[in-house]
Amino acid sequence: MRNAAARLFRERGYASTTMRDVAEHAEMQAGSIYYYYPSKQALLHAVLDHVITTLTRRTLPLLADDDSAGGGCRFRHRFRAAIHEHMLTTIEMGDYALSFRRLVNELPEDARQEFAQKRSQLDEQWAQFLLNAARAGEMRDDVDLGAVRLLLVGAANFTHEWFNPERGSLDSIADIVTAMLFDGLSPGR
Amino acid sequence: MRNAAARLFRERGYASTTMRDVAEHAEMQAGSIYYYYPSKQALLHAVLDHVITTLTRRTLPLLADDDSAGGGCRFRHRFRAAIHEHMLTTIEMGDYALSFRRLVNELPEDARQEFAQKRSQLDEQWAQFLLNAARAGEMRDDVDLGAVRLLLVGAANFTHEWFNPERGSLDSIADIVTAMLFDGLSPGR
DNA sequence: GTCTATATTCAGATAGAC
DNA sequence: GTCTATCTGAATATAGAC
Repeated sequence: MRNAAARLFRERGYASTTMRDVAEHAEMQAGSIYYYYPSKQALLHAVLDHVITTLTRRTLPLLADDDSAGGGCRFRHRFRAAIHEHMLTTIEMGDYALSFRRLVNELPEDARQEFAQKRSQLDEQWAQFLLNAARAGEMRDDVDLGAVRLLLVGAANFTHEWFNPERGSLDSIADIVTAMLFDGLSPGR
Repeated sequence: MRNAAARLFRERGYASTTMRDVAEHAEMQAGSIYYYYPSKQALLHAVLDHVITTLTRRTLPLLADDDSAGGGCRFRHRFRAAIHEHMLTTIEMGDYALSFRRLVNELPEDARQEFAQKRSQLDEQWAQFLLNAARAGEMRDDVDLGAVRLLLVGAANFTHEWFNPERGSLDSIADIVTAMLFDGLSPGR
């Protein structure tokens, strides 16, 4: 039922998705949904909560400091792994991820703030990661790392809208992002 | 009135913005809106059309081929100018840009396709630009340029959600994006 | 072109049987 | 837990005066 809601929210938006639509796709009657969710807003809330929670659970550990890796390219490898997981998660949860991006503002202020807070956990971990990379000398320290982070996460957040496994692997995209961050795409690098 | 709508659509989403809300912010009565727009959907359509049209009008010329520049860094400079204009436009039209990203799917299929077509004009120009850069030897030609384009546009499309002139200029962000594309951010480049 | 007042539609939510 | 039937409120949209 939550899956059906996520899909319809993504396809038709929030206003034009009715509880009857959701019920139909979940093979129920409209009234039955209210046994699980007290309102349409609560259903949306459940959809959005699911994706932000999953994304955080899967990505945080990869960003967290971990000395075991060692070696000169520690940050590069960790970056690649984390951004790959970030993209993979949003792609796998496509309906949820897109619903999140588009529909957070359909919820009242308190719910938005709740999600903003959950999201900031992840943001902070990314910020810390980049800061550590710069301190370790694996990244220039004369650039605004906040802007770098937001550009990277922005790019990654979009992938699920255009990624097509038939046109290229996710690995190759993670490679490109990593290359752009560290090396750039000029020839001979 | 259209400005008021864009702002409310961004702030509250589509479903929770009523025609009365829009009217109030436009200092009218709800009924009067229907003199200009036959429906709430038509009002949304006008908002979305405004931003995609403006963005195309402002960005396309900067991407278009132009031999007058000459010199070795032609593509680099043109890229920087175009991505700067793209970000500047979406920032200046923040309410509109965010409404577009979030609310396209609240419209029926035919309207979505209309916008998808307008958008693809711009996409194609970006694609052509990157292809020319690669052919001219200013960019590696062994990467998926389609993915590069989508990553870059994705990053740029997000800026208006977090850009804060008090924390750094848009010029510096355009510099970072340009540096990432061509040079990467490893030290000593 | 803008207003007031109102019609109409429709979707979210509820009650109560099973 | 799921159904049917229904209520109810709210918001889009309309009509007609000014």
